[in-house]
Amino acid sequence: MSAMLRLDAFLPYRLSAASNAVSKVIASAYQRRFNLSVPEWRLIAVLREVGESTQQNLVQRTFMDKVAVSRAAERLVQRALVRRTEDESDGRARLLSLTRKGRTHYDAIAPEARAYEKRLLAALSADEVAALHAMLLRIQNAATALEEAARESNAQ
Amino acid sequence: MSAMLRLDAFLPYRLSAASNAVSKVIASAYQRRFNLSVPEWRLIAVLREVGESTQQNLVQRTFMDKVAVSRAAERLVQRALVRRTEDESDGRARLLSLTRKGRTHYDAIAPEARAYEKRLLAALSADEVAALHAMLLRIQNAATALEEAARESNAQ
DNA sequence: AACAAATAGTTACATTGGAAACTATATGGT
DNA sequence: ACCATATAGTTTCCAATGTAACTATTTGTT
Repeated sequence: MSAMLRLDAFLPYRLSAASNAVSKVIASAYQRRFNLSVPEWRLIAVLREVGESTQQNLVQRTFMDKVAVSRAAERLVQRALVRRTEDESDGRARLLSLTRKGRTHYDAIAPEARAYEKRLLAALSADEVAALHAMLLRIQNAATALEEAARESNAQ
Repeated sequence: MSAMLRLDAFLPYRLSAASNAVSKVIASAYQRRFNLSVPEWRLIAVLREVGESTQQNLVQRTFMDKVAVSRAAERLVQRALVRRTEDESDGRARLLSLTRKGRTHYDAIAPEARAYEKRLLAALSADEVAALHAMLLRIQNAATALEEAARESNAQ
């Protein structure tokens, strides 16, 4: 019995279970209320923050895949929430930014998003929340470091 | 600017980013080393714990969908890691349990799984880990409660 | 006993998400 | 200046995952 591992005390499982439960409720709220997918909402949130950005930059900031960014961007452009322009200094790149309509959308969504977050975190103190965020970041970094290591030992 | 929300300080995003990073590295390890998907590994872990179980019971314990359980079970039966028998007391149900081969597999995987967990949590103290687990559980519960509430207000 | 409603599990269909291949442009070395 | 290599983004293809519909069996109500 040396090897016993309880699934529900196993970090990757706990993390995935919590994340799935949260994603599910959040995603369905965005869908129902604003007809936005989570990736779409993420682009809007970052664009509101940074103003104007290449897709590549959005990839880095959101940790989303470039394909996901491309698809979300396309849909947002179609819905006129985002404007896509040429990048003068690099012919391959496209610059994305929110339209007025996109900003209005953001302004409607953000308070609701925060209200959801508040309800999810209702059982935690401010200190706990801060500690949680820091731990999640450290774990994410450890995971990406592990991944790099695995990749290298594979490529060798 | 009242509405500003920084994506990277937003819990659902932090959680999903951490969970994705961890899942990715874990899933590829299971795949490469044991040719198992995460759902398959979860069934094995729970079956090792409980010995024998209906699929329905596995659904409750893993929070996986019954379709996911059905599919993972099928594949494990094909690979002779799991045995599926009729339930005498309920003609609809199937009882799953590990074969000897399944137990052997488990015994090979569990230490590696724990080693991964250890590396992911290397930056955290034991107290922090305990706090993290507790918080993740509370958040998961809050999310499922929110979901129920949403469902009811929809059905009304 | 008979039938409506619920439950275990499977099958079929649609959606999502990721990897690989591809196009276009840029960069660095010779 | 030229070519090999790298990068931004898109398209194509495929595997994973969820939803809805279905089958078989059970349970509860009359």
